[in-house]
Amino acid sequence: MAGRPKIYDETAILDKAVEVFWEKGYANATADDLLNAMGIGKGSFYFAFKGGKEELFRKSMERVVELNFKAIRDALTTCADPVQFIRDFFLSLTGNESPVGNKGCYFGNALIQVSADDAGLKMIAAKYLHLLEEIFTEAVQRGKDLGLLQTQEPADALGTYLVNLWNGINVTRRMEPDQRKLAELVRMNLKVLI
Amino acid sequence: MAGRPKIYDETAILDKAVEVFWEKGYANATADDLLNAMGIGKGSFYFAFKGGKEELFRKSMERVVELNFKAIRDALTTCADPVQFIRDFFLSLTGNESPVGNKGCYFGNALIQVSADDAGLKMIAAKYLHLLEEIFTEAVQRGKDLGLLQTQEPADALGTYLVNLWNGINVTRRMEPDQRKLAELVRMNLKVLI
DNA sequence: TTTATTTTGTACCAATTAGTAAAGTATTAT
DNA sequence: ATAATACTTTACTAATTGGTACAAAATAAA
Repeated sequence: MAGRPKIYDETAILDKAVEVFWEKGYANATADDLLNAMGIGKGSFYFAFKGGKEELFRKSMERVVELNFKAIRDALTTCADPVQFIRDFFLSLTGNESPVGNKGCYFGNALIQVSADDAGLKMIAAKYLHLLEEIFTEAVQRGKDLGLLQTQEPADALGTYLVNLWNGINVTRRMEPDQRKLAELVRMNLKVLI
Repeated sequence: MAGRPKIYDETAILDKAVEVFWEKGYANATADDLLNAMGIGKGSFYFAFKGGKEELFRKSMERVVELNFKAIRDALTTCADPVQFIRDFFLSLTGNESPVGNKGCYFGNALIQVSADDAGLKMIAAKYLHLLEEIFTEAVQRGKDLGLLQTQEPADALGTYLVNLWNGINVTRRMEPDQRKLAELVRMNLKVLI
């Protein structure tokens, strides 16, 4: 294992790239933007990410999954009331302290920002949104198993419902600054969880 | 009113621009893409649209409103059953014959694709989404007036609900190819219209 | 210390970008 | 006809794009 050591931390610069992509969008983020934020030179960058911007984005998506989805899934599978957790989660999206701010969903954004000839990236983004859907479905199923839900709707249909709500809110947030309206919107949607 | 006449039809080339923006997204649509599709030279383009790509997009949004929203609003204010119209409208989004295909909502896309320093465009896109919300609200109010709806939810809250459903579906469609799941999703959401 | 290996910095490049300049063309009004 | 106006064509530019080439540097193993 010889050779010159890296002078940067892989995950640290990935996190910086995530920030840039999330803030500016995939198409608008230039290589310069990314390199500046990451604080590494072109040589290092193209050495570490031979696939350039596309590979960087792919890895940044993995990072976002690892950083966000894993924690949510763990919380949902261990907490006492997964249904209330979901309610709180969606209500938190309507406030200033929203975990994603006004930047929307990393993967929903990708689906809409990535050009058609980068079909690979779109597929990956879709796959991760399906993972989120699955997480919701599991939580709902657990809620049913715990006797917290009486609804006759199947868990997976509710998972689809919730991921669609997630997708909607992340767009609607950008057109609707009135947080009370957003909260009311979420409350109305959460009536499916009975 | 002297001067050389235009060799093209203003609205015809706007329609072409709409096609390109819708297909490729605002950020990915280059001036060349647009000029080729519109079939005019750079000179003509920058003469007709002094503001360049940004002005073109602004006018293309107006065109989309005129071409789509006006018709929907008219239909909704004159048809016998506006509630059923809305149901059919949303269900139509889940099929192959969807009016927007997989290209999503022109304005929702804009909110996510336009870079932060084009704040003006984002505001306009948001404004038009609010117009759509208003159209839904009016339809719901009319449904109530006609005795077609018994729900206690206020019309404007339902308008917000429907525009959020619209926003969600247009993202979810891109991650979910299964049209039955989409249709089931819409059906579940339309239960608010009782 | 030498050598092999891995990483970095710098300089460069070809292509593409949005946009401009200006000369020329087609029309209407006088 | 001629002048004024409105539009088009072409050629150009300056900046930025993503990406490459390669020599230099930093380390581990021999």
